[in-house]
Amino acid sequence: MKLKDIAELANVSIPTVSRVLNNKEGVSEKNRLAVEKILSKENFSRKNIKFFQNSEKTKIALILPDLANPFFGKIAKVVSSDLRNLNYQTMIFDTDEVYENEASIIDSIITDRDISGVIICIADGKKSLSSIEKLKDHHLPVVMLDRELEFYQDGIFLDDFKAGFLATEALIKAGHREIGIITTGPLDLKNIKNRFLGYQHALEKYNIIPKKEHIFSSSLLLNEDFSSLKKAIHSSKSMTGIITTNNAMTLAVLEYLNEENLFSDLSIVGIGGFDYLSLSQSKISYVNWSVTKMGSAAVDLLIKKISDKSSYTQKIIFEPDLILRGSEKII
Amino acid sequence: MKLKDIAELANVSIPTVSRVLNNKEGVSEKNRLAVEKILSKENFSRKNIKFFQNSEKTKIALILPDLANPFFGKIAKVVSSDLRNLNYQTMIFDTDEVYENEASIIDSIITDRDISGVIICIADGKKSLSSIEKLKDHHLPVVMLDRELEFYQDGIFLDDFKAGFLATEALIKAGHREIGIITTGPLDLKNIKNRFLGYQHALEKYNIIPKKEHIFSSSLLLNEDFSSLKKAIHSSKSMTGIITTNNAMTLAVLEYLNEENLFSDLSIVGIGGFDYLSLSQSKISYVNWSVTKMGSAAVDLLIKKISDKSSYTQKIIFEPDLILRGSEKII
DNA sequence: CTGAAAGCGCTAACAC
DNA sequence: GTGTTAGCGCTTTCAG
Repeated sequence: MKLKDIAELANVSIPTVSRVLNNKEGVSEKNRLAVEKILSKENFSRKNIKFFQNSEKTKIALILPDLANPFFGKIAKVVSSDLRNLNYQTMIFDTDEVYENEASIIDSIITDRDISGVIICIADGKKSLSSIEKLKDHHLPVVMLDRELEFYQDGIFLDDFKAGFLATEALIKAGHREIGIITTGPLDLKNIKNRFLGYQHALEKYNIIPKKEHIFSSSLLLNEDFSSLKKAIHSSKSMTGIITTNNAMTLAVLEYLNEENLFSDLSIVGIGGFDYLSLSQSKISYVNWSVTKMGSAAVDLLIKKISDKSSYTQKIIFEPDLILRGSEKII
Repeated sequence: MKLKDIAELANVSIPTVSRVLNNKEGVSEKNRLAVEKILSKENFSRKNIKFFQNSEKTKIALILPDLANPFFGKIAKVVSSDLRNLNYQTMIFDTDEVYENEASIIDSIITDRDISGVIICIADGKKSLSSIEKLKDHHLPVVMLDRELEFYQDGIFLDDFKAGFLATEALIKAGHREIGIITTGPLDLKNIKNRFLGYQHALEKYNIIPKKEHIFSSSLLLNEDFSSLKKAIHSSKSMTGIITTNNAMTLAVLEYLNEENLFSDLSIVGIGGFDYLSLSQSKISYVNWSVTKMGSAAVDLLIKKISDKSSYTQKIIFEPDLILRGSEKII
């Protein structure tokens, strides 16, 4: 599909199509709609340029916040592999959890325009809305993965509230009453926020009064300096159990317990399992879900959006499971 | 730099430059050399196309074999971050340790031609030579990282022989004489091969006769099924120590020891540390090196090659360190 | 083997 | 707002 074809189908001139594609001013609403109607049915890509047609494979961008975290590494793996089987090529980008980096990546995806679709795990629960909007403005199919926006969820997510609830309830059922939680400070990410709300709901349900001093804040990033978090936990002796809301935090707390040999003093239930948990002496319980299934679901949804570009949104929620391994018992 | 400029500098016509750039037939050796001489001094990129100039950032491809492995995840992270600071953008590709995937990625990098340089950790110690050659044929600066080819090493590597030697010597010095090693089967990758040679050299130096039944083979990939490896180790009771030649293997053996509660029966010295080792009850010793420094060095070298395209090769070798943590003692 | 000339798809300038 | 026209950088064709 080239500008000429689209122009003919929409009964407008080539420059008008160009203007719509580039979100430029000076197109009547009627013509803009006519062109967009064609665009939603047909696939347009810069591959039409003669000397680009050699490129056999359609490209998909996968935007992730932290490839050092094996959670995202696994996603990169399964998405690449699934797309490869469908004869697409995956380009992966790392935003380092910084919205500005994400914005710059998206700008270049748009201007270069040899990418036909985007799967994104957003860096910021608020600002990233404009990332998504920009992609949609430029007629690129987008699927969100794992992290959602307050007012826009089109993609594959986890039932984070349930995850927080299950983790907390597990500790309560084991007899704990003094239960802490580690979150990120500002709770900008809706999934961390929802895990926290699940925690609060569990406490409420079992008539436990939440304590401010049991709420800790930490980075989402692996390989950060967790010493202040460790110090904070150390000085809060009343807790008998703690919920960690992502795997970097789980790792930090496990390390702390290992260093100080405090495994019998504090029970952890993590949100998000990871392979390396099997190395730990303490068989901690955790709330788990299938990262690979989520990745595959994201690929399926994106392909559907690419082949049938009629605009619709779809929110698919995965349910987490509690993996009980016994260490959450009060000793 | 556009075709016109290059043509003027080389005293040829524009189509001739086009032919050289696309490795087409029908150019005299004299003209081809003249054009390539200019190309080696100047930077040519498809960004010259008017409607591509919006794209602010130069793009670099980073080709890695297994993003599920945090070793490569960390590399992806540091390379992205360093390049970002230099105002480049990093596109990451996962080959899944399969040469054919690598070849297809490289084909598209070449035909799309909006990428100005490549950092690659090759998938195959033999076949990947043609990957590198293809990139060089198309005038793309390439830096190899971590894995080398038999007859071509231009990039950043580890002294793998020393790594294998140090690991083995550590066990010998602790009193072990029955020392096994896990490698990949065919030893196609030179660095795994060199680690193995370091192992052999250490045995030889200390007058230990190597035993065939102490050599195990395994996958390099994390998240593989390691059950047959575990079974093989299980049935080889004479060993008191074992060398694991990458972190996936270390993880597999640690898991095995954890599952069977055999920590006191087998000492491990791993090649390649990873963060999650801190979770393990057994404080295993390992041979380590700075992944982040290697990544940064690769970026530095690539940038040098991009800005000064006179062709030269450079091999930078990082030295590994032995991290002794005491568990390699015979009990 | 070479380069002039024609052609590609796209964007930008400019009448209307 | 619109479509004509000119222009971009690149590739392909085609004489010589």
